[in-house]
Amino acid sequence: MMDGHTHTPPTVVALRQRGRRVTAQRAAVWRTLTTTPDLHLSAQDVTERVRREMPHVNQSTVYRTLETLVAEGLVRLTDVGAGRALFEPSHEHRHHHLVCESCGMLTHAHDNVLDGLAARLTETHGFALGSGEITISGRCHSCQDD
Amino acid sequence: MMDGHTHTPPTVVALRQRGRRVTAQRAAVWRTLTTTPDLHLSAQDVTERVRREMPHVNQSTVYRTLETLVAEGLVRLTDVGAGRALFEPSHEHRHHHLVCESCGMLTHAHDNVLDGLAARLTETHGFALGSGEITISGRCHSCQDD
DNA sequence: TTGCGTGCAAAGCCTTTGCAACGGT
DNA sequence: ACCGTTGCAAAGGCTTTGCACGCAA
Repeated sequence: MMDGHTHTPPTVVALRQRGRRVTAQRAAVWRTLTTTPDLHLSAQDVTERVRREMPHVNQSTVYRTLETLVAEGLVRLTDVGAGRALFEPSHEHRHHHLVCESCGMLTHAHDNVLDGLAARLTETHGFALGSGEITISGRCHSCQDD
Repeated sequence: MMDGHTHTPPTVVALRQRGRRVTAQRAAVWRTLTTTPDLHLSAQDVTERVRREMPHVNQSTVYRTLETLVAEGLVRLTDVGAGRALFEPSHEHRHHHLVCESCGMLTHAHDNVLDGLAARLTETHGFALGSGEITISGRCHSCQDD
């Protein structure tokens, strides 16, 4: 196949530039995360989905791949507590997470809900929010009256 | 021992009122949490400390005791992510937690740093912060320049 | 060809659970 | 004496690791 016009995907470039290899498994993990960007997948979720296309892919490969993608800054890892670590492609816009402590539902919240929190934290505690996202637990709309 | 003047500790009262028994193990766990209130102990930390006084206390007893104390509202459980679940006596004033993503250090932040966050969340997402505390991860003062 | 990545299996870590004995009330 | 609690041991769920083979570059 002559394809001199093909644009190499940025992800592939990013990996190769750091001397990392682009394998079918890594591609599948990346595809899984990017085709369902707002699904908040756990490592096990990713494994399950990857296996629909490639049934033989090993669990530990998925863990190692996610670790690699996080290390390369391509994927963002959010720990929402209760042992739930969720992965999202990091090209998503900056947002925060609202976790319902009753039903576990997860929602994105726009950055502006924080309204100056970062500044106040720096002032009072010398603590830098940086580019990090924060996770807020509480009760979602439908669990308000339990 | 005649001790008609002795005040039964509130904790004991709280437990007995609900038909729960006050055992040496529960007392030791409670003592451990209250004598080092700002230490943010994990279940394993508590076990270790309890065993300094009572070496034979079982790990699962500590887990069950902490669960009980949380259920009775005497202890507050805070999940700061990365598999760290921390216990504090709940008579402490309301505060939030700042976790350094570099060194793991944990700091308390006064409630007022949030400054209206609860209201904004309710307005925009129908999400109730309730009495819950929130955990904020970022970089502490000493890890600012890594 | 080189050595990074994968699969497999085993181990690790924290936490939960079943069951018989123990001990608060 | 009753029944909530404990200790012990085993299992559970998720994640990590060691090692030999396989494959991207």
